[in-house]
Amino acid sequence: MPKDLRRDVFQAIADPTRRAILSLIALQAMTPNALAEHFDTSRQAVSKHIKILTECQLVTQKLAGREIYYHFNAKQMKEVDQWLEQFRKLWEDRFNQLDQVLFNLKPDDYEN
Amino acid sequence: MPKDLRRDVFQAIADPTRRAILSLIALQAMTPNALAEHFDTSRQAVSKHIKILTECQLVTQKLAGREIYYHFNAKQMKEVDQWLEQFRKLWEDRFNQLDQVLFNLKPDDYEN
DNA sequence: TATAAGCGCAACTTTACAGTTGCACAAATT
DNA sequence: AATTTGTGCAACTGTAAAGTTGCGCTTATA
Repeated sequence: MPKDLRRDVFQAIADPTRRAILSLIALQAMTPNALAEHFDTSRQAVSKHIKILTECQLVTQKLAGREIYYHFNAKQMKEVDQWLEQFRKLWEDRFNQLDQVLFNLKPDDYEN
Repeated sequence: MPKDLRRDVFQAIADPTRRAILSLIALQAMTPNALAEHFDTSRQAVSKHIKILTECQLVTQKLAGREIYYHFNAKQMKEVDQWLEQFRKLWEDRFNQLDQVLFNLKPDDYEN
């Protein structure tokens, strides 16, 4: 139960549509209409996703006449990267652990 | 609107309690009761989180008598790491872009 | 100036989900 | 054998969230 509004990066990237939006605008800034064409949802639905992405500053806006171009802000993604840091050693060490298991099973192989 | 059950890693780590659970059991495997003592929620609530984490294989179980030890499986976290890959260049290039902006503002500084 | 295009916002619906309480069951403990 | 302990599961509640439709505002275009 979210006691307060969870507008953090982790919640933002939880939705697959939002992840796709980020991948798209990371390549090129786009308007909501252009974005909506890539999905099977309405423009308003895309705008809602954009709003959530904007609230955690993963996306910034740039007005051009009556069009609004949404830009990707990679900086905020660092938070996820930093959180992953504590686990990197673990999935890297998996090979070492496997190595150790193999050594315990038949250490002779390691003498060849 | 989730049309199907979204039991992927991204949805799993969206919840702050689940992220904390993962950080805890990454250091040491724990039972649900032991985990619940770290949070302001019931054991059953923790079990629900564990269930979600188990469904996307971020957590594995190991029975020891009537106790169940939950282990962290770092391998599944690679999916997040790989998704981040497409953005790493962008936040690294930010310094280059900033450099370009500064150059456009006052290129004289670059001649000193 | 009238009209079309591009947006955001508000209201509403449906579903997922985080939490609770209660209960049943198996394994230790007495 | 009775009791305590550790756990999962089911039922229920409240809230967030994803989607829709309709509307109004602003900016181009005819």
